[in-house]
Amino acid sequence: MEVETSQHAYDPTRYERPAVTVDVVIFTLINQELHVLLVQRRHWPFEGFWAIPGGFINMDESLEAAARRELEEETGVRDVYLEQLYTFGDPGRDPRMRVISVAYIALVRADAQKISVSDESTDVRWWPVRALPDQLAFDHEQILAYAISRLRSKLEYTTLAFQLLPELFSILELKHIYEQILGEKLDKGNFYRKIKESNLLEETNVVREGRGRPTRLWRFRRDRTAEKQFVFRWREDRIDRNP
Amino acid sequence: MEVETSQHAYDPTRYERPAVTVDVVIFTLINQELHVLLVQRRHWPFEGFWAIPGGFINMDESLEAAARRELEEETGVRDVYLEQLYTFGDPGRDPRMRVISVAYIALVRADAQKISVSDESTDVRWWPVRALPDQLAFDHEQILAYAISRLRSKLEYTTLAFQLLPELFSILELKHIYEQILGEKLDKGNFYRKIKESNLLEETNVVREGRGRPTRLWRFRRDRTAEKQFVFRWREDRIDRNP
DNA sequence: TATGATAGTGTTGTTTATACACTATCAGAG
DNA sequence: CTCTGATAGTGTATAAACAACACTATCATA
Repeated sequence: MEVETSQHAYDPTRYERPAVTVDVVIFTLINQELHVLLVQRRHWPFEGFWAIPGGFINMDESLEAAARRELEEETGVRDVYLEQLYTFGDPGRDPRMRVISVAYIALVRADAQKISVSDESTDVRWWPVRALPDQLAFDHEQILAYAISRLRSKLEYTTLAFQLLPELFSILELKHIYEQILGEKLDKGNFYRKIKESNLLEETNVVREGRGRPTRLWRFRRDRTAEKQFVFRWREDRIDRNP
Repeated sequence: MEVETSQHAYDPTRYERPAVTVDVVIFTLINQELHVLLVQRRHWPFEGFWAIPGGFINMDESLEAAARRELEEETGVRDVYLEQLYTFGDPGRDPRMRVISVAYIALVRADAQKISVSDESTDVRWWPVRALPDQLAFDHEQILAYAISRLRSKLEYTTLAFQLLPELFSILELKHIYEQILGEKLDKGNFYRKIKESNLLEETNVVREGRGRPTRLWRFRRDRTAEKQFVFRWREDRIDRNP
């Protein structure tokens, strides 16, 4: 609940309030590799350190709206997948004051991600998750590690991977994402079967020419209603636990 | 991150702050049935409605510490399983002011739960989850529904069920909990095998006499280190999603 | 026309899940 | 004393899912 579990009516002056921010861990795929957006801090504390983008919530917006606003400010991208990750609120995680951070995960499509963040900018950058900065500001290493772990585990039993792909893609590109995020090689044949049987994809007549046999492109079938859930694979060691 | 993603140093007066509370959904087993603890409100708003216990965080305690404090205030119980559920923060969810609520789930052992909450008390009560009050205060119906759904899904791939049982129990009591929470009958033979093979239980020489053949009691093996994770079953329709 | 690269299918053995029949041990009724 | 019902626990046949890997197909280019 809130407020007066005891007998007294609420007195707003009785409680000091922490600051509340929303941090958004933004993932995208660049050259088939998973990247995350970080910003470099310009002031004390953690000056010069890289940090997960975020900011204060406004009093009239929901947490998710705040996350979407933050996301758009950083990347200019709207209409992405967004999910609440966890709320971090240890005292002392920010030396200036008590800050409660509600962390979100965002997945940005590969074809939309170039829009706003240029490679030349020195204070906002996409980092490959396999080669992150040594140290991040605040407790952001912990947040980021948890975000990656959540992404991994959810990938296996949701259609989350499609959020990272462009509108049209080949099945082997999809397999590549799975391999990227899960960090292991998958069998081509079994992958084909599993995806095809899931009925998750819609065949298009678009074909991409390349070195070998032309590649048929597919699109994620969004119209399915009340369908069986897609489960790529169950892995007991990928259980989402609290950080 | 926090604070000044823009160029300006932080000015504490620039932002109005929401109130932050911690709500704890406390589950226990009474007569083999899953119950949840609710408190009845005595003041506006939602006077007379039942609500999930909770309260403001102190400025010097972590979120989890606040949840433990709240839990102890309500039940007098320490040393229980506690897990962060989700953070609810829509504007208008509390008519008095902007409140961000970090919700937690707590599992209280069956043998410890009688301690503090008496059945006669009119404003604090254990409610069976199968017969909850029609309406709850604030958005607490949503919070409770999500808590139950999370409990169901986690039961299947964690050892969470043991947190609800007393020190010693029979395998068929454990099966009963699974049936309670999952809401379906399980095969006796298959359940035995699965639990025994998991090596999760330690045989005791305690036996309980009853109507039929004496019942051997078991205890949860806490000493296992780096062992294989226990997965009771994978069910694709029990995926934990945001509320 | 050979080669390599991509696309896609078949086959088979192993593991896991499920359904359900079966045996075992005890208390109390008749 | 033995029958019945209640609890405890095991065996087993079948089906479904998974993993490994061999195989075929189509195209560009050397």
